Amino acid sequence: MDERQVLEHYLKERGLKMTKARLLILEAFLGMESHVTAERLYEAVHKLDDGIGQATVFRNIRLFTDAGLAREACRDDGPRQYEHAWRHAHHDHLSCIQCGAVIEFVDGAIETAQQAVYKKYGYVPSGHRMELFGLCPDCAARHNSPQT
Amino acid sequence: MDERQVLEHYLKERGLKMTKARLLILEAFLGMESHVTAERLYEAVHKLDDGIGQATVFRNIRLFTDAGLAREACRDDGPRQYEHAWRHAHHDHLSCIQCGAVIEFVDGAIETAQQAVYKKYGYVPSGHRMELFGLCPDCAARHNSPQT
DNA sequence: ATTGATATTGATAATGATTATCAATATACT
DNA sequence: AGTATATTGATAATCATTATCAATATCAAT
Repeated sequence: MDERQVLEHYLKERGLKMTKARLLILEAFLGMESHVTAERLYEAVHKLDDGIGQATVFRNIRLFTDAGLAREACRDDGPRQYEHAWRHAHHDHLSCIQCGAVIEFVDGAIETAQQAVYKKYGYVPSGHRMELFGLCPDCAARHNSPQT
Repeated sequence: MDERQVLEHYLKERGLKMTKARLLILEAFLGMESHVTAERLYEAVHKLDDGIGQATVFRNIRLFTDAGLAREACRDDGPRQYEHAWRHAHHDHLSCIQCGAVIEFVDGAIETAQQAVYKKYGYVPSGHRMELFGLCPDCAARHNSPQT
């Protein structure tokens, strides 16, 4: 089942309709790297069809999120960011506070420890969000041996 | 060194000034529980002195953050939330997606595992943010045995 | 294919949170 | 006290997002 089929299934299930705009936005989204803002997605869509409005992009990326095709990425501030969610496993983020580089990782020990926390407090897990901040190797090197 | 002294030191260090409003906002902030929005802080301040404007509260809670007295709490959406940071150790959050209850916790295993991730990618740690989502015991019980 | 009920769209206004602007005032050195 | 300047309150501006609404597109049933 590919993304388009997932969407069609989701739409049919609740009496919603497939449209040209909707499909175009989906394809644009799938063609972009992860961590896309609605604004950047709009720009990409606009290049393919300049008749599509901004509100429609906002509406649909949100719909994709409900349909399980997109997921809101952790953001410190600024506009909401979306990443691909269909057949893209859960992962956490490691971001450089200097240059903004982002590494996606999955760590078994962390996942295990999180389950233990859930159990300790009697919570039923439904998801989590984690972002580590730091200096990437390049920025750290530049930081320790400045040109001065 | 109490919070007020920390602030005074921070201000002097950079040629800033202590003011009546600033001190009042600090005291109001310290008197409130953690996870305060600027709006709620403004309401509290307004009760003590209705001459203090909203912008001033926004400006100062931000200043407190820079001074190390406050810290932005993880928020999923909505207005920014602040928590006490002076002599309040780092912790992570476990939130109920149903009722919004928040548990603050520190887990050694998670902290250790995070250090390992930093090392693996050669990053220099500077901080992190983690929020676990789930159903709290009460909500989970209600969920599993509905009144129906 | 035509119809009809209704979901969707684009344009734009509205919202909510936060920041910028600016003249008047308060503060802290001397 | 005098003076330079940081701060303030009021308000306008901004940014991301959502709501409104009349016109249009979609889809299931004919």
